[in-house]
Amino acid sequence: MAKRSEHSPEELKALILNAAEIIVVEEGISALNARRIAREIGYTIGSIYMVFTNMADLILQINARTLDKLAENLLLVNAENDPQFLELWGISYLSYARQNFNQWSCALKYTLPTQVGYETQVWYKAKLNHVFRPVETKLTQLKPTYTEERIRYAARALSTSIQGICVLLLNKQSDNAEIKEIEAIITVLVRSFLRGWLIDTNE
Amino acid sequence: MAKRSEHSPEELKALILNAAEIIVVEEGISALNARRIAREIGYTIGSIYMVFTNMADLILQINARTLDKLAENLLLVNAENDPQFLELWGISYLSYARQNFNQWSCALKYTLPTQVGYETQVWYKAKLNHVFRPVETKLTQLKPTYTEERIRYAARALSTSIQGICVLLLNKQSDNAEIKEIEAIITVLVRSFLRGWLIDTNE
DNA sequence: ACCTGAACACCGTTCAAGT
DNA sequence: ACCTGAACACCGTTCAAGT
Repeated sequence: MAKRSEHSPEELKALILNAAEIIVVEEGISALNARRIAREIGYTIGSIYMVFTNMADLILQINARTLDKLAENLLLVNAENDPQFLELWGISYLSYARQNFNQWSCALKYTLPTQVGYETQVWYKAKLNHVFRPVETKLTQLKPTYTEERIRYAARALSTSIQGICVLLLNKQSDNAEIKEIEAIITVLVRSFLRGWLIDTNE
Repeated sequence: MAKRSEHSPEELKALILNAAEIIVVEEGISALNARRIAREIGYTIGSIYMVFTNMADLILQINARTLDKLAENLLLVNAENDPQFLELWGISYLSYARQNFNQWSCALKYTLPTQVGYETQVWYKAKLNHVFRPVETKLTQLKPTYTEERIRYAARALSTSIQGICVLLLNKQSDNAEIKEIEAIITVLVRSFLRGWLIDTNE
């Protein structure tokens, strides 16, 4: 057998990526494997390696999409002049993470420790920064007189903290009561942090 | 072959656990597998399943030890009356995580999503609480008039944030410059949070 | 009773062979 | 040129068989 050419390399890539994403969304990253993807798109296992260097590469590209969607979704927090914007942003992050748990946790747990090239590391970090951009923008708006470095550090502290709370406290089984607790924890964090950070100090 | 009985089940268990821990410490969780452990202790692969139900069980027990050591180490932050105690605690957490990176990251990334029984989940959470106990104690000392619930939420917010910052920003390749940055981020977080949290409000 | 190790059912990845 | 799928080198786990 062979010689099908029913799809261009780009189409094949998209076919694989879509099938893989559906598996991750519906059953989680642990259900994903090359043979399963091949079966689902009607190709054999070897064809995956025609368009991806390996499974890690494929997962990285799924995660890239996930980060893009996360960033896009968080831009919908339309309350830029609300004093509680950052609290709302944190709660929105949690909400998105919960509703897209399998995909979200895959993106956060499956690429940070992996051995990837420097180029892709930079590229991936840029996507993460995009997710956190609204936090930095808001802090700049709140304290335009602070130095750029000071803003950047505070933005990273706050963003990573919110994300960390979600990574460490949210899981697949979290029920509504647990979500309420995590929301309260995010609220306490953001509110106290901001109140303290907004006080000018000489240091 | 067979019938050696050179070691009691308890001794065998300890033998396996020690060998496994050394592999994780020196080469990381990805280098750990049943055949390797068996080879290293001079038993065959089947014997591991005499004293552990499976590899996930074995890893869970390594992680339990790791959390105990982490908690113990963080008790050494001997500055309970220092107003900067919580900043020091955060920096100490980072320092321990860095110096025991393979073991620490294994404990934080390899058990939260795993499917484990309810009993072990409770038991594991208790160990985590033990790690964070000094934070809660310090907050109680700072604001003895706050309700228990308010203290507990703030303690969880602060602890998880510090841990989250480490999980998301620390990696195996972090050099001294990066560590300095993460220290600065932890400091900003703790200092701002505390300053804001210590202001009494009516809510 | 304790321990073995072949066997099973999976993986990811490769590459000579087919059309 | 595109695609196949057997083959390889790994996994975790089991369990009949040995002493």
